[in-house]
Amino acid sequence: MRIATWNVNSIRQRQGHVERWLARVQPDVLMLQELKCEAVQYPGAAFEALGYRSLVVGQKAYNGVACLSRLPVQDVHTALPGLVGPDVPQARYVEVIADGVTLIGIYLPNGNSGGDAGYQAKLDWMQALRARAEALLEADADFVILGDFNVAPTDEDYAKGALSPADALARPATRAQYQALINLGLTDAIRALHPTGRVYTFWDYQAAAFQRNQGLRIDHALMSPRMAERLVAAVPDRAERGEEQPSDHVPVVFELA
DNA sequence: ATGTCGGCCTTTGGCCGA
Repeated sequence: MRIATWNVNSIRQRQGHVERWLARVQPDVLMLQELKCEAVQYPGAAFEALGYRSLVVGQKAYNGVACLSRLPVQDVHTALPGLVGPDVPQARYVEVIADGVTLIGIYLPNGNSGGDAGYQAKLDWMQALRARAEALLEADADFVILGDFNVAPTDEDYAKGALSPADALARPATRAQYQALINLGLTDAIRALHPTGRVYTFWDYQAAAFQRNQGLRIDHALMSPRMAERLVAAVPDRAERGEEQPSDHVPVVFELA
């Protein structure tokens, strides 16, 4: 099974990139983030022509996630169970079962806007995600949570100067929540196969960040124990950042035996 | 050196979010 995640920073701007990438890489399932449009504006027919059905959770201007699959999917959720409060309508979560595996695509709140309340909403979201993971573990489900976590888990996960230590992507409370997810028994797929070193998935558009490799590792896959045993590859597709008019994130591909 | 994008409205430029 080949699964992938990609924050495309507007699907309308990146439709051609996604079409070319699907044809080349042919994942079974691709989770997209930051569609930045409502479902009615989503170019689903173009992806269907390539063999991919889309499950779209859209929102005007902001957020928006989709699950593209060439496998049949069932038991769909389009919101994070258990989340309450003003952010519930935000389009940040899609969950399906494909080939017996629960696949969860997320666009976790950035947390740098909206002041203290905005940051707290990020932590609350992470808490609700952990509760969902606990419920799936309790049910002995096989699952993978993948997407744009907006978390740089350690100091090795961003280039010097690419983030302020006070940034919501790297604050101690953010990292503690991420570690609490790991501590449930989940495996950070990239670090399982690449335990040290610079493995980035995002480079800012500003200040020639890609050319200087001033990147971040913020797009992740967390795998339940049996899925982690099947893991054979976890690779950010850096070449995509060098394309014309790229997203600021690259696709990340995970291979399961 | 607050330097780039994308989307939206306040709409041909400014604002927010990232």
